[in-house]
Parts: sequence; structure tokens; C-alpha cells
Amino acid sequence: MARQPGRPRGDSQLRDRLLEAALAEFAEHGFGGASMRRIAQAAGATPAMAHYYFGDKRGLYRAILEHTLAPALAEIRGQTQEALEGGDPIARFVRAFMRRLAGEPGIAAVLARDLLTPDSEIREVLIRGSGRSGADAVRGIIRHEIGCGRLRRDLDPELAALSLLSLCAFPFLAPPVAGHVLDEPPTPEQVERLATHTLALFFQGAEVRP
Amino acid sequence: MARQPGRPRGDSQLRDRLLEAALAEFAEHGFGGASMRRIAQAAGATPAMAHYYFGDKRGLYRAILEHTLAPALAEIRGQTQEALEGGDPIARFVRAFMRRLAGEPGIAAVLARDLLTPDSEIREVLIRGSGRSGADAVRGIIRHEIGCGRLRRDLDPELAALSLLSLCAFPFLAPPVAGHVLDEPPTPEQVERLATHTLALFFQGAEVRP
DNA sequence: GTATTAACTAAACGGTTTATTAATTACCCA
DNA sequence: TGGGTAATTAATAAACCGTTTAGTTAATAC
Repeated sequence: MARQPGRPRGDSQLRDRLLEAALAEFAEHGFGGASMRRIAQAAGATPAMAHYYFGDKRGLYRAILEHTLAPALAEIRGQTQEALEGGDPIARFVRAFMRRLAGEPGIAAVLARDLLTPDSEIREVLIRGSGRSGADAVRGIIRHEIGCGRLRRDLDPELAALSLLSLCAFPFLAPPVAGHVLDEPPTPEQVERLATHTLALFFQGAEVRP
Repeated sequence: MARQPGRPRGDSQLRDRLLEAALAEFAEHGFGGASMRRIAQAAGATPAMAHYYFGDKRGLYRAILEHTLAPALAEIRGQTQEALEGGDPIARFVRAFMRRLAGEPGIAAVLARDLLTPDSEIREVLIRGSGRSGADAVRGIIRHEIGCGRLRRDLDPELAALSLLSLCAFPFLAPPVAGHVLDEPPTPEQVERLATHTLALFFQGAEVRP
């Protein structure tokens, strides 16, 4: 591999700093409210650098999705796919999903805001990255577990998948609603407690057993 | 049809048109992305009129919250409070909540976006309007039902309330995730089906009973 | 050493934003 | 009937926006 002439890629980490600052900015203000100038300033750079690396504002936004969100969801999907043979795929999905949302603050907010916009970027990024949507994967798990006889036969897979996603995602999207259950950022113990509760509720329900 | 300057004759209803247009605009673009110009144009007015009635952009935003959101949540709270004596408070809360979110398109989106911002306006508006937060009310219901012996004693009221809110709210916040379950706007039949499923899942769980 | 190219800075451009002001006119009450 | 107030317009101010352009620094290849 012959080296090209000219200045090589320095290990400047500026690109990563821009991505990090942008994730926080987009999470806090949304796409429309986010400012390239503030992002650049937070990363200790000029706005021109953001355009140099990412072309334009939308390019930076998509870079965030591809850099942090897509790998996270791909990992979750991979782990649950692997669990389909290993066993207990629902429990593994719930724990993997919650840990990821809790791990990187800002992911949940950006994800949620993107889903609220009419022309969501995220579907394209995810589908291009992995071929299937996350909701589809969850539906597949539910169907599999019904087929195995571990979940009730009269369960609607579509509705059940929606409920499972709701239980996993919502607590991390609405900190004010979550109240004193989750700190910012949530501790691993809190996540574990929430996951255990969620699994128990999903499987056994809240009603008193006769 | 260029309007002449000066006060026109007749009842104007302009304030309500501005509120309506603003709800749609904020729901679609978020606070930062919303434009006073577009709002005014959609209402058939000039941006100066929006400032005349609401002071500034934030004032218009808070007027929306007080005008549409607070009454909706107050009604839900009132109905569930009333159901605490009548019976089946959880079922009534779930149905009332879902119907309200499905009824006025834009409410769910504005609510969700507001909850995502660090300095959420909505808490102040709700607390000023009614003294308690919605999550508190749900916690109260759960505690009451545990006390009556209708819900399991080992249930954590805080976590259970969070789960119930998640199940009710999330499907209306993330249309793409909801997939083919809910149209835009959702039909009453879809809402009823989702509510029935949600109640069955919450009470009985998804597991096969031995 | 010199050409070449990446990484970066500074400054500005054109446009849109929110918000304000002054002028204008309809309405209402004395 | 006349004056004050309410509602509306056009015009404009001032700030901020995303983006571009031109120029600088520095590292590598030859």
C-alpha cells in the first residue's frame, strides 16, 4: 500500500469530539433547535470544521445516527438473535436494550425525537445498516416464543411486541415521568431493578393469582 | 385579498386559529424548529399578531400547553379520581388516557417533546394548574389497588405506575414503532383494541398459565 | 528541498429568525 | 358625536442561522 503524498489523517480526535458534542446538542434541542455554532464551540472548534467533516447539518446528524445508534441497535439485535437458540430471548432483549439506552445518555432522546418527526431519518439508516427494523425483530421473538408454547396462544404478536418496546423504552425517554426510579444517568443497579420488574410484569402480570 | 391595515370588523377568532396552527407546528417541528412566521401564515395572520397575543414564542408555547394539554390531563385525572370510588380505576385510566392522546393529534407529540427537554415547561404548567403530577395520580391508583388486594402485594407501586404509563403513552408517541397497529390519526376501534390488550397484559401477563 | 495534500482558522455571505415600532382603522362607550 | 381603546398592517431592527470561501499550517512523498 503506497502512501499518498500530503498530510495524512492526524489522530486529532476532533471528529469524535464533534460527534459527541452534536449528540448532546441534538438530544437537548432537537434537530431544528440545535446550532452548528454551539456544537463546534462545545467541541473546541469552528463551525467550518463541522462542515468540513460532515458536509452539512443533516450530514452531521446522520453521522451521529450511524456512529452511535446503529451499532447499539445492531448489538441488541445480534444478542437477541443469538439468544433465540440459547434461550430466554425476551429477557436478554430487555436487558440488552435497557442497558444500551441507559449507557449513552442522549441516545434515547435523539431516537425519540427522530421518531416524532414526519420524515424520520432513522428508519433509512437502520434499514440500510441491517435490513430489518427493530420492531420487526421483537415481533419475531414474540412469535417464536408463542410457537414454543412459552407465551399465551391468544396473544397478538404485534400488540405484544409494541407493549414490550413500550415497557423498555419509555422509562428512558421521559425522565420527569420516571420520577425517582432512574437517576440521570441511571445506575446499573437501577437498570437491573427496572429490567427485573419489567420482565416479571410482562410474564406474570400484576393481578393477584387465584 | 390583501387586508387593509386597521381593526377589521366582525369577531376575529384569530387567537384560536393561532393556537391551533401553533399546536400543529410545534408538534411537527418541535420548539426550536417551529417558526412564528409559518404559524402566523397558517392562521392567516402576520407574525406581529402572534406577538401581540402571546408576547413571544415561549408565551405562545405555554399558551398551547395551558389551553389544550392541561385541560386534557386534568380531565383524565378527574375521571380516574372519580373511578377510585366507582371501581376499576385502572381500566378507566387506561381508556381515558389513550382516548385523549388519540383524540387530538399533536398533543402526544408536543407532550413527548416537552418531556425530552431538560427544562420542561410542562411540569410547571401542570403543577400550577392542579397541584399534582400525573405520575403521582397513577401511583396513588396502584397503591389503592394493592391495598384492596386486587394487585399483587410484592408489586413496587413506583415501578408499576411507570410501566402502566409506558404501556399507555408510548404507542402514541412513536407511530413508526407502532407499525400497523395505529393509523394517523388512530381510529376509535384501534384505540379500544389496544386498550383491551394492554389491560389484559398488565393484569394477567403474557406467560402461559400453568 | 519541493510539490502535494490534509487539517484547520478567520471572516464573511446571504438568508431567516424573533421581536419591536409606528401607522392605521374599527369598535365602544360617554 | 367624539375620544379612547383594541386589533391589525407594514416596515424594520437586531440577532442568529447554516454555509462558503479563501488562506494558513503542517505533514508526507518524491
